Amino acid sequence: MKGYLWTGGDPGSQRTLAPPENGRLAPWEAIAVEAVGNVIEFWGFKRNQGRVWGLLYLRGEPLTAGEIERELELSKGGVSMLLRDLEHWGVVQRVRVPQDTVWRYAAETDLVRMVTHVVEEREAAFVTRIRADLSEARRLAELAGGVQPEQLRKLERMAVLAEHVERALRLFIKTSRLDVGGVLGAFRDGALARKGER
Amino acid sequence: MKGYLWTGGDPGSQRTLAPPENGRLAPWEAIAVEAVGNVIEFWGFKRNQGRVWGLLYLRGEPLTAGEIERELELSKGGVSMLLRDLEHWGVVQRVRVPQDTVWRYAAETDLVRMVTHVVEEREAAFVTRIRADLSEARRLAELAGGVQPEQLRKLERMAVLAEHVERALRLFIKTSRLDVGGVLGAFRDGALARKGER
DNA sequence: CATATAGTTCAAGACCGCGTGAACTGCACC
DNA sequence: GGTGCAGTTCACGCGGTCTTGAACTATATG
Repeated sequence: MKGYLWTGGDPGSQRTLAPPENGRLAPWEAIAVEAVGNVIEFWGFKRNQGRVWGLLYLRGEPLTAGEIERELELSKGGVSMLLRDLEHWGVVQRVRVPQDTVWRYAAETDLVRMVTHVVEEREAAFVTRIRADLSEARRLAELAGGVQPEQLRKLERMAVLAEHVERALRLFIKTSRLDVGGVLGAFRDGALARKGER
Repeated sequence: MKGYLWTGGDPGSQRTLAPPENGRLAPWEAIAVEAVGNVIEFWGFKRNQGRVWGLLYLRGEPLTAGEIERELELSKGGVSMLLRDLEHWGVVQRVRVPQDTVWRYAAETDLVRMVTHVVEEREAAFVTRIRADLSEARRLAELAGGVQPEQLRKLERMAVLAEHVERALRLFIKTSRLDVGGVLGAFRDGALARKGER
C-alpha cells in the first residue's frame, strides 16, 4: 500500500481498517464494488469492467493498474484490457502524477450516461435490423404468391409491434437519461473534480 | 391446466397451402421466425423459444411436436423442453384435435405481455437486490468508522442512482405494456381468434 | 548498455449455457 | 402381453465468452 502522492487524505489509515481477508478491500467496499459489477453485467457489459469502475469511483483517487489488480484479484493482462475498454468509453481516465512515471486511472462520473449511450446504439441497431427482416419477409411472401393474406397480416402486425417496442425503448432511454442526468449533476463534485487540476 | 380441444377448421386443408409441405420452411417464414428468435433472445430468453413461438404464431394452426422438430431442425428432447417453458408461461397452448391422439401446440398472442411480465419481475428483483446491497454497504461503512464522509456520500449517490434507474425501468415497462396492449387488440382476430371458440 | 518495472497482446484453457440423443415412461392399439 | 409412437428427462459435449499467464514491447534508471 504505497503512499498516495495524490491529493487525498492519508489512505493508509483507512486501508488498515480493511480485514485483508479476500484481498484488501473493506467489506463494504467489496459489496459496493460487486453491486456495480452486477449492474454493469446486467446491461450487457463485463462484470469486471463494472468492478474496476466501481473501485475507482469509490476510492476517488486514481489507482495504478497494479493496485486494481491486487484489490480485485485480477490478472495483469485482464486489468490492462479492462482499463482499455473503460478508457475507450471515456468512463475512466488515465492520469499522470507529477513526479511519478506510472499511469494511474481515475473514474469519470458519467458511467450511466455511457451505459445508456451504448445500450441505445446497440438496441436501436437491433430493432432496426428486426424491422428490416420483417419487411423483407413480407416482400418475399408476397412475391412467392400462394401465401394466405392471413399470414401477410401477421407479418405486418409483427412489424407494427417492433415499431412500438422501439418507440417505448427510445422513451425509456430518454427518460433514464434525463432522470439520471439530474442525479449526475450531484456527481460533479468531490474527489473527482480534482482531476481538473492535473 | 392441461390442453384444450381444438375446434377450428380442418388443419389439413390449410396446411396444403402452406409452403414446402415436406418439412422445410419457406424463406419468408424462416426470416420471420428467425426475427422472433432474435427478439426473444435479446430479452434474455432462449432463441429457440422464440423460434418455436414464431412458427406457431405464423402458421396459425396448432402443430405437433414432430412438425416443429422438422421445421426448425431441433431435437425431440429440445422441442419438448421448449414447449414446456412456453406452455408454462402461457404463450403456447396444448390442444387436442378431436379424433387424433397427439398433442398439438398453438401460439397464444400475448407473447409481448409475457415478455414484459417476466422481464419486469426479473429486473425488479434485480434492482431491489442492488439497492439492498448498497444500503448494506453503507451501513457497514458507517459501522466501521474511519471511512471518509466523501465515500459515504458516494454510496448514497449510487443508491439514489439505482432508485432512479428503477423508476425509469418501471415507466418503460408500463409504457411498453400499454403501448403494446393497444397493438395486441389488433391481434385478436384471424385464425388465432378461433381459439376463443373452444 | 544492462536491468527492472509498467503495460500490451494473444493463445490456451476455464467456464457456462444450450441442445442433443439415448434411455425412460406412458399410452394406444393389435 | 407386446409393439410402436408421443412425450419427458438428463448426462454429456459442443460452442461461445471471459480470464489467465507468458511472451513481448516500451520506458525509465544506474
